[in-house]
Amino acid sequence: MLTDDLRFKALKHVQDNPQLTQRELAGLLGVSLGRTNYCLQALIEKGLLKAANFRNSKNKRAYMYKLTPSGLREKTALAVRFIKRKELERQALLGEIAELQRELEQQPAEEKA
Amino acid sequence: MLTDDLRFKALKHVQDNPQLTQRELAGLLGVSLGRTNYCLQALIEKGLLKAANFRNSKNKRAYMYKLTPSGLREKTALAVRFIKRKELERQALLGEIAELQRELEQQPAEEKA
DNA sequence: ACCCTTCCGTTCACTCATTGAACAAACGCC
DNA sequence: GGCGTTTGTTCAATGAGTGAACGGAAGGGT
Repeated sequence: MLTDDLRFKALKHVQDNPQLTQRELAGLLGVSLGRTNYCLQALIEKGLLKAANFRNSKNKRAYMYKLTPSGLREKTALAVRFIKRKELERQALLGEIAELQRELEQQPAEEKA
Repeated sequence: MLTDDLRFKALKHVQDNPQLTQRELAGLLGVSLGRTNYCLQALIEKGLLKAANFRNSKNKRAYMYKLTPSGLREKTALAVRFIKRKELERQALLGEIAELQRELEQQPAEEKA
């Protein structure tokens, strides 16, 4: 489904290490090989990544996935959105925790089975 | 799939308002009617909920879903687990935010297209 | 040069959770 | 009793996700 989260992590890992294979990346992303492949192709089609031949000029199987300038901008934009979203999540989380603790105190112990 | 999260929310909402219909509960849970039904039946089978006839003693379609004592204990236990899990999530989130901000500062602006 | 192994990206048939339209039961109302 | 409404229940269809299998290409050994 190519969520924002997956997109961001993919861009980030590729930037950190362009020589990652799809299998390695799949491991880092925590998704399957098939989905990783689909994700990379989508990013390439959008122009956010470019697949360069790794060693020489011939058709080779091992690629280097490099961020394009537009890919770098996209990653930065995603990061900004993430900070905002994560902050909101954190707020919600704190609220939930407070509510849970309130509930726990209301029902101190139900000893009997 | 009946995740912990769904279980907890279901128990919570049912406790707050036992007269909820499955459709209303589905709306609160953010999942489909079918899944809500599946979830409720699973909770009933586990003895965490009991479906009481709403008004009179005859077979009626509208139920009241009440927490059993064991359901109350389960909900409390889930709450405890949630507090721990959510705290960990919060820590991870803070870490991520810090990392994202570091990245943003590293790449102040890519103006050119 | 040749073969064989290994590693890569790519594909696609399968699985399985999820959905929501359709159905049946049971009520209130007239 | 009849009708419309509301409820729980079912299940065919959908769609995302998986990972085994494939073919291409490099490397190593002889």
